[in-house]
Amino acid sequence: MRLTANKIAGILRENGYKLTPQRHAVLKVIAASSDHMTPETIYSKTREENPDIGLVTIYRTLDLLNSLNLVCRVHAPDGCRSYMMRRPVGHHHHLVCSQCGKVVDFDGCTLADLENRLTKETKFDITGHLLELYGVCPDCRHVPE
Amino acid sequence: MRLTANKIAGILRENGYKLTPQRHAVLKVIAASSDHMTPETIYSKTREENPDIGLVTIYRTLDLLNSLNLVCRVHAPDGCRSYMMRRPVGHHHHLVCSQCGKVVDFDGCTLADLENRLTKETKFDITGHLLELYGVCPDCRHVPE
DNA sequence: TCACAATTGAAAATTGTTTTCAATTATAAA
DNA sequence: TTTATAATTGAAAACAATTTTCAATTGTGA
Repeated sequence: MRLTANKIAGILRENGYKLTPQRHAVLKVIAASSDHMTPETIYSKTREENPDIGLVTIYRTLDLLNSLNLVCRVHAPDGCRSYMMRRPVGHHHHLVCSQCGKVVDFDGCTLADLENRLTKETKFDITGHLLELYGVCPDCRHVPE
Repeated sequence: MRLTANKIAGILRENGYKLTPQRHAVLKVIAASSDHMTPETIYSKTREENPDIGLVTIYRTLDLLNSLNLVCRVHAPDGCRSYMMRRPVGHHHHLVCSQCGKVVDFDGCTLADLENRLTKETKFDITGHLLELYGVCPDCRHVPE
């Protein structure tokens, strides 16, 4: 089940934030894409329909949405600050195409065993992890040049 | 088995790079720490003994050591560009203490099954992954304030 | 309608990183 | 040894990404 821009609008309000036209515009852009996008990309896409929005607002909106767990931050090998819609509600990870940027979500990450083992071995209190898989998607593989 | 600064010096030479005093100083700093460090931290630590080294040289040296797989790049939740000595030679990951930055290496990451499954499901050609675990180390846990 | 708080955009400031370039250093050839 | 050549360096400038500041605007509840 996916979060639509409208549902997110409600969540925003529930948390005491206003759904301004700017935020709505940013949400629409993120929701419309299946790829992860940098703040700069989100900025220029949003400006296509809302030419008056400022880059600062993009940054502020992304921080807000991220703090509410409404968008995901994607760590790509080149840049650590790309965003996309959080699609599954729960814990999940991304498989990112290195060529076109397409992202496939997956869950069932098998780290629980690993974390248990390491907790025993290291006495660390393990609080989280960062896992991203990289590869080349079928579309990009079939068009070599 | 760990790579010492001296062994790395040899590897550098084998690959056609000179072991300059500056590079040696950077290596010493990285080898002496069990934590990951940002370029800025490495810079100031190196300057304690080599006050004339420039920040540019730090960046260049880090790029070089990284391209030779002599240091690891650590992706922490706050910053994506920290470096530490590559200790195990092979494939491995990091368990990073969120409070003091200490890093424990581990291998035996159980991603092969996951990757096989996803290869079948998504037809992606999976080429790599980014995995870092975060937690609080025993030392930091025992000293609450 | 009024007052207040949240939000915005522009500009400036800050931070992190890379490029440029002339000077220095090391290495190999004569 | 000298000499030529290539690699390396540091300073400064350039560049890019992000954050801060602040006055103006907007929306909301009294």
